[in-house]
Amino acid sequence: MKRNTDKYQQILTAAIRVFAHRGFSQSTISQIAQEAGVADGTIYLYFKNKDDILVQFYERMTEIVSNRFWEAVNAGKTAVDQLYNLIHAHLALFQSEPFGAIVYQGETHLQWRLVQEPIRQMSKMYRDVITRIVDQGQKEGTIRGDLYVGLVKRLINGAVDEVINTWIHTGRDHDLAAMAEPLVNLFIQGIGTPQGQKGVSPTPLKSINEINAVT
Amino acid sequence: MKRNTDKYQQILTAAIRVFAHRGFSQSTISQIAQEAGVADGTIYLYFKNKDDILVQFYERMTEIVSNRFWEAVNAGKTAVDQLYNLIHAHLALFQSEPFGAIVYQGETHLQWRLVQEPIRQMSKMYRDVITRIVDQGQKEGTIRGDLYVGLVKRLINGAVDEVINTWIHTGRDHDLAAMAEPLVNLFIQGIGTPQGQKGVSPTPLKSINEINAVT
Amino acid sequence: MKRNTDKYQQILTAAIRVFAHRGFSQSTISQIAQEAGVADGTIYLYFKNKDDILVQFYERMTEIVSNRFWEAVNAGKTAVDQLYNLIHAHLALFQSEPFGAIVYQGETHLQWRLVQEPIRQMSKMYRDVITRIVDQGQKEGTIRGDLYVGLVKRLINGAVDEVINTWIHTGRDHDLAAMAEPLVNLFIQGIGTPQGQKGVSPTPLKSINEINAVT
Amino acid sequence: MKRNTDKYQQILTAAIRVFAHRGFSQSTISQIAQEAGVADGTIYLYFKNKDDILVQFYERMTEIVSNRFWEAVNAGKTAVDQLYNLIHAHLALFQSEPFGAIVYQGETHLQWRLVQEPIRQMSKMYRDVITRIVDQGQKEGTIRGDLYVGLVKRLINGAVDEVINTWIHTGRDHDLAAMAEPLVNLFIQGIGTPQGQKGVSPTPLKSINEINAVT
DNA sequence: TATGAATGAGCCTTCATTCAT
DNA sequence: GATGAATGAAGGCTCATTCAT
Repeated sequence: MKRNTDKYQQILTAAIRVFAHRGFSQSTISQIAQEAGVADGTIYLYFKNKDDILVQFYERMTEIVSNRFWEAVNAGKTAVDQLYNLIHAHLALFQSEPFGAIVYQGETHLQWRLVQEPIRQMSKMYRDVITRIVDQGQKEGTIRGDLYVGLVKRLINGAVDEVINTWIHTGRDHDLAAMAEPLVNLFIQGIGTPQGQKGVSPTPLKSINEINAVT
Repeated sequence: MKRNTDKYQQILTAAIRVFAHRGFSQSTISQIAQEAGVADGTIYLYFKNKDDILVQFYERMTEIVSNRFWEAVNAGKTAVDQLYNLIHAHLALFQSEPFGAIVYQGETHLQWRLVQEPIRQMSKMYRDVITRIVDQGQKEGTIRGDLYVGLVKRLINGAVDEVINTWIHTGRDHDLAAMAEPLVNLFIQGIGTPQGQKGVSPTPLKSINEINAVT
Repeated sequence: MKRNTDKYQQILTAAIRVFAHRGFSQSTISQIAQEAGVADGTIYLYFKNKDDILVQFYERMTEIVSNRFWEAVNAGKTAVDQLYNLIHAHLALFQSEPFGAIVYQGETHLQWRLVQEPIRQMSKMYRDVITRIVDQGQKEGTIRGDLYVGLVKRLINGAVDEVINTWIHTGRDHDLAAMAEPLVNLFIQGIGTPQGQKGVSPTPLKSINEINAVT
Repeated sequence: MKRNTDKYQQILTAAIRVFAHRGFSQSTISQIAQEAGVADGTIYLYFKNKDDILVQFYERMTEIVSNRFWEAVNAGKTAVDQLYNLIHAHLALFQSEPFGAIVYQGETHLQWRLVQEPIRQMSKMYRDVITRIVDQGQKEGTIRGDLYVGLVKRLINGAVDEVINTWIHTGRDHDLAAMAEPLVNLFIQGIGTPQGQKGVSPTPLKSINEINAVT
C-alpha cells in the first residue's frame, strides 16, 4: 500500500476524472485503470479497495482546502477582505481542479457514510473560518451583531457551492473566481435597499441558541 | 405502463424511501419491490426500468414544486413577502417530504444526465420566480437595482439547499420551515452594517451580461 | 433460498460431482452451473454462497449416514452381526454414492473449519455406534474386555475409510460392499495366530483413561 | 532451479507450514514468501511453480518415509517386532513433523492428480513392507496364513492414518508414538475373544486374487 | 541472485430484466 | 394484471507469474 508515489497520484487523478464523468457508483475499476494507464490489479497495490480511493481523495482534499482557506483568511486585514479572500480561494481552487470539484460536490451527499469524517472536518473548519470573520467584523463594526453564525455559514457555503455547481453544469466556460466579488457584495449588503430594510424585522427569533446549535 | 394508479404511487413512494436510504445506484429493484409489497416483476408494469423511476420522480417533483412555488409567490403582496413565502414553501415542502428531499438533493448532481431535463426546468422556474420578485421589489424600491438575477437566484437557491442538507444530515430534528424568516432577513439585509457598507463597492462588474447569461 | 426443491437437488448433485473431480477449492461456480444445466446466478437462489454448498452437503450426508448406520446396527443380533452390518452399510452407501464419498473423504480435512460441526457429529455418532457394539459383545463374551473404545473406533473407521479411498483411486471397479466380510474378520480375529498371540502383551497401558479421552 | 540449497529448504519448510494452516489451494505465494523471509519472485528461482512446491514435498516425504520404514522393519527380529517398529516409526515421524503430517494427510486426496506418482510409490512401498512382515510371520507361525495382504495393508495404513488425523484435529496434545503398542495389539489379536472367534468365518472368499490385485 | 512492482486472467457474487405461469 | 424463478452480463477483487532493476 505505497502511498505518495507517482503512480499513486496518477491513479488518484485518473479516478477523480472518471468519478467526475460517471459518478462514483457507476465508475468501474477497469475504467480507472484504463484512464490511469495501468492494469486493474495495480490499483490494489495503492488502494485498499474502490471505496478507499474516494476516501483518500476526500482526506487529501479536506487537508488542502483547510490550508488554503485559513491562509486566505489570514491574509485579509478587514473582515470584508477576509471574506473576499475566502470566497475567492474557494472558487479559484475548484476552478483549478474542476474534476475534484465535481466529485467533491457530487458525492458528498451520496457517499455520506464513506466520507462522513472528512466532510465533518471540512464543515467544522468552514464554520470556524466564518466565525473568525464575523467576530472580527463585529469588532470592526462592519458586520451585524445579531447573527447566528451557523446560518451565516450555511448561507455562504450554500451560495458558493451553488455557484460552483452552476459553473460545472454549464460547461465550465466562464471565470469562476471572478464571481467572488459580486458574491461578497451580496453577502454583505443583501439584496434590499437601505430604505426598504426598515420594514424587515431584525428577526427576533425566540430560540437563537437552539438554531445556533445545529451546525 | 399504467401510470397514476394506486400501485404506481405505491411503488414510486417506496422507491423514494429506498433511494433516500441507500442512494439511487446502490438501491435494487428487489428492495423497492419489497418496500412496496409487490413482486419484482410488477415494477416493470409501471416503469420502463430502474432509471425511469428516478426520472418519473423528478418530473413529478418538478411539477409539484413549480406549482407550490408560484402559488406561494402569488400569495405575497410585497417583494419581501413573496420571497418569504417562497422560502417558506420550499422548506415546508421538503420538511413534509423528507425522503423526496433527500433524493432530490442527493441525486441531482450524480444522475445529472438522467434528470437533466427536469432539473433545467426547475432551475429555470426558480430563476423566473426570483426574477418576478426582484422586478416587483425594484418597482417598490425595496430591492436594489444593481443586481444580476442569475447570481441572486444562486445565492438564494444555494443557501436554501444548504439549510435543507444540514437539516437532513443532522437527523431532521429541528423545524426546517422556521428557518425561512432568518434566511430572508439575511438575503435582504446582508450580514454587513449600514455604516460598514459604505466601503463595499457596488460591484461595477464589467461583464454583467456575460455573467447574467449563465443561468 | 428455497431448499428441498428439485432444482436444489439438481444443483447439489452437480456440485458434488464437480467437487469430486476437481476438489472444492478448484471448482468454480460456473462449472457447477454448467454441470447442473442452470445459469450461474441460479445457484445463488438455492445456496448462500459456494461454501454453503459444501456445508449443505455435509449436513445432509451426516444425517443420512447417521440414520443408515443406526438402522444397520439395530438390525444385527450379535455384536459381530452388528459390526458386519455397520461396515457393510458404510461401504454400500459410499459405493452407491461414489461422488459423495470422494468429496466426503477428501474435503473433510481441508475444509475442516467449514464442516467442523457435521464432522464432529459424524465422529461422535460413529463412536457411539462402536461403543454400543463393543458393550454388547463384551456382554456376550465375544468381544475382548480390555479395549479402549476410542482406539477401536479409529481402527475400524480408519480401515474402512482406507478401503473406500483405495476403491476410489483405483477407478471404482471392484465391489466395495463385498469387502465388509473380510474386513470384519480382520477386526475380530486380528492378523495373528492363536498360538502366536501368547507372546503379545495385552497392552497394560498406564493411562487408559487418558487415551480413551481423546476421541 | 538450484535445489538442495539452504534457501530451498527454507522455502520448502515455510511452504509446508503455510499449507498446513490454510490448505494448499488457499495458500498464496506471498504468504509462503513472507513466512520464508524472501521475496515472492525468489520462490520461482527454486520451484517451477506453486504446484511444484507440493510435488517436491511429496517426493522428499516419500523418500524419507520409505527409508525410515525399511530401516524400522529391518531392525525388528520377529514379525510382531517389525510391525511394532513400523507403526512406531510412522507415528514418531509424523509427530516430529506435524506440519508435514497435516499436509501429507490433507492434500493426498485433493491434489491426487498432482501427487499421484509419489503417493503410488508410497502405497507400493507400504504394501511391500507389510508383505515382508506377513511373510516372515507366516514362516514363524505367528501370522495367519489366510490373509489378503492388500487388505491387511489397508487395515493397518488406514488405522494409523486415522490415529494421526485424530491427533491433528485434537490439537496434537497427546503422545502420538505411544499409540503404537495398543494399535499393534489390536492388529495382531483383533477385538474378539478366542472363544467368540469360533463362529467367525475364516472368510473363504472366492476372489482372493482379484481383491489382492487392487493395491 | 534477489527483488517486488506490475500484470491480467479468472473467480465469486450481484442484480436489472425477462417471461412462463 | 401479478408473480418470482431464472438468466447472464458485469463488476470488484485476488493472486500466480513475469521481468526490469
